[in-house]
Amino acid sequence: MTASSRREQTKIQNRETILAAARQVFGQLGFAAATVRDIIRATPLASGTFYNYFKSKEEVYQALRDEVALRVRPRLMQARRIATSQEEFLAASFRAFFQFVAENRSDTEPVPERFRMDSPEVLAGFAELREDIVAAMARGLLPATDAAMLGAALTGVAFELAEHIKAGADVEATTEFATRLFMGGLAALQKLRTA
Amino acid sequence: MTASSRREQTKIQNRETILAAARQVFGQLGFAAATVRDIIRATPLASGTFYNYFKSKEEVYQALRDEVALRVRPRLMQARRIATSQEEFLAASFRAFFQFVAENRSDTEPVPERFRMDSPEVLAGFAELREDIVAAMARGLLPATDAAMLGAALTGVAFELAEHIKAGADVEATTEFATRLFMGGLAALQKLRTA
Amino acid sequence: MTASSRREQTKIQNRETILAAARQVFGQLGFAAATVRDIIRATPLASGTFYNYFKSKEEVYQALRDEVALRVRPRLMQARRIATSQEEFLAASFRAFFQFVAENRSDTEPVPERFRMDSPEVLAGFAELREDIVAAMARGLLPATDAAMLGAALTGVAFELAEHIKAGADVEATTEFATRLFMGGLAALQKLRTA
Amino acid sequence: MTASSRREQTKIQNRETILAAARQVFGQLGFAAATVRDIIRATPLASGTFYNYFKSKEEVYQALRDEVALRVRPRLMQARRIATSQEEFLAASFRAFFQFVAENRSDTEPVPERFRMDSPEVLAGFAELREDIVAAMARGLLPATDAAMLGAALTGVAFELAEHIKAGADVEATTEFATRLFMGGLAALQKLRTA
DNA sequence: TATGAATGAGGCTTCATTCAT
DNA sequence: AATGAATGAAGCCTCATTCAT
Repeated sequence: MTASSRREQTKIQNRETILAAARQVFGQLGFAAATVRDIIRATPLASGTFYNYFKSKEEVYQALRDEVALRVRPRLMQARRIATSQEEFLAASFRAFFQFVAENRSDTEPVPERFRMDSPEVLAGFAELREDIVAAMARGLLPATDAAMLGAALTGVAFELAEHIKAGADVEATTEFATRLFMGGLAALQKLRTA
Repeated sequence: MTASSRREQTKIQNRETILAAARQVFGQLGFAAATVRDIIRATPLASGTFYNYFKSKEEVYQALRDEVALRVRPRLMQARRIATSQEEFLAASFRAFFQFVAENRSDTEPVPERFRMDSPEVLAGFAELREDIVAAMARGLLPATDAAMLGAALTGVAFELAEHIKAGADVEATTEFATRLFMGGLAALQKLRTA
Repeated sequence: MTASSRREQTKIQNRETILAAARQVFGQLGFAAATVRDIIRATPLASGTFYNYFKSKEEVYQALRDEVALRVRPRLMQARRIATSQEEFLAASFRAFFQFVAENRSDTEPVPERFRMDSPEVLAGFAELREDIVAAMARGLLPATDAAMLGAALTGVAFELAEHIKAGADVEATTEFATRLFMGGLAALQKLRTA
Repeated sequence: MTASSRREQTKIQNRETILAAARQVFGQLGFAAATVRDIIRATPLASGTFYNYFKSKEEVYQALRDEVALRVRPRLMQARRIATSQEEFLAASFRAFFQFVAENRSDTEPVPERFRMDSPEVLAGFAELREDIVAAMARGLLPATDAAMLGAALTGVAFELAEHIKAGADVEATTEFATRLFMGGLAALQKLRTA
């Protein structure tokens, strides 16, 4: 291992240290109340060091959201890609999301506020969902209905039930509920269209 | 008009002035970035006067949220109370909510973040919804299914579609979509239960 | 009782109300921490009313000190005037002072700081003491020694032992201790002079 | 001089700068009227820097008192320790104290209020005095009498005569007066005991 | 690159005081 | 004379950020 690569290791580690501290601090105080000082204090690093990695509280927050999105998106994409039926498409998506939330319960335990949905990565995740819905409609997996509204409805239900998961609800039962709801709902929306 | 009523008039007016300024400032900057100074500066009042009415940024923010909740809740309650069928229950609720959002579009135009859901008034609104769902289930208006999950699903869909309304979507079309989704969804959930 | 005299009654009462509140507030918080607001809040009166009676925190504080001095001074003067021997002069002075402190114990119970000694009334009280010492020396009641230093010593012992009285010490025992101390001390100082 | 010692030098210097400014400001305005801003303004430092050294006005004030106490206490202890007679014990103590006051006259020139006696360091100094009195009584240097009252009397006389020293009085003459007073006083108190 | 003290703008809030009622 | 809301100066303090080491 060369000197420079060891340095790069340290850099990556420091970045992770800061992100971990930020995760904890935002989780406990919420974005509004948290300060860069709080994050630094939850770290063995010096205040100046923070600015070698992030420009501001906003930037580290966004990095955190992006990181989350980057971890969920592949899972969701994978789940949707292997689906061969509407039920699989829905169930696999919800299950993947709820499982992720369950695994990361401790991160956000006190949850004083919702994650904001406006980071580029998160928005990309939603765009992805929309595209996949349109694609699924095209190949007959989902009935043809308003893709934007359907995306919103899926998102809303997923995030709201995620709160139940955070509070300890069972992943499978919640997945089944959501899947069943949309199975029936899509059937009804299809009839409307056809009629 | 008595002397005392003139004074009280001024007090009510000042409170409204501050609330209006807060509405504007929070709408433009979001809760995190907004400061009490920003609110005061958007007002002809002196800095100290703010503290005759509200103890902090948090308090005026909560007052704002409560005010919103107080305006929506009666409408939603009314909508649910007069419902004689499942479809009416759902359609009237969504319509009332979307209409309210449409009417107040300008309040929150730039929407940098969602309203937080943790004020007492808002929580009371959700408790109300839950109770009404249970009651509707009891009188056979809604099928017997998990009331907590159903409440969450309704809430999630309503808030997420509300973003569409804010962006200019049609109230009736959105209401119909949501209603249809839950009509079908509930039918499917009922079958599951019965099976 | 005429209307005007009733008014004057109220004025005197209000003044007393404010002074009583000030006594309590200064006793609990000390002069530095106490505010005019605190005094008003300990009163049924309105904030503006305070300014009909006193110009500032300083003024009401000084009024309080003067009031104390006005209550002690006659007692001390009386004690000194009737003294026919050195022992009587000392014992009566200390006893009068310690008794006053004991009677007003509750006023200043938490005593976070000493009373300042610079109000005109208090200074007048000390001037009086000095004069009486000089007079007593002249008529042979006290030995001829440095009157300024003797006054200071008497004052210091009196105020320091007053703390013991406030803490519950016995008036007679304390009086006897102080008297004996100065009886012996004056004898020694006299010898020095004479030698 | 290493890099770290240069920094530490600056820190020590800044602390001294602030303490010097505080000494001046408290001396001129008194504790109540002085503000942190006043202290900062009497300094070339920035407002925030103050808070790197002291948490509040109270803290810097206490640091000042402690500093004084820390300078006097060793002198007084030394004076009492080397005493082999009652007269030496008293004279050396008073002389040490009055000399210290004389040397630091300029610090407190305008003296708008007494030093408060409630800092841990000052209280420790009084506890020390009490212990030394008890010890001196045990080894027969001082007659057995009430140690608490005697401590109070010594303290009261010392502080009150210190005002004379501040005003320019002679250290030796004042020391002699006080010593003589207590020599005679203690003899009288002893007789009382024995009788 | 890491450090952490210094900076000073600007946050929140309280205060003494005024003044219309 | 009494009231109490309005005022805005000024207090205290924290903050993000810089920069010498």
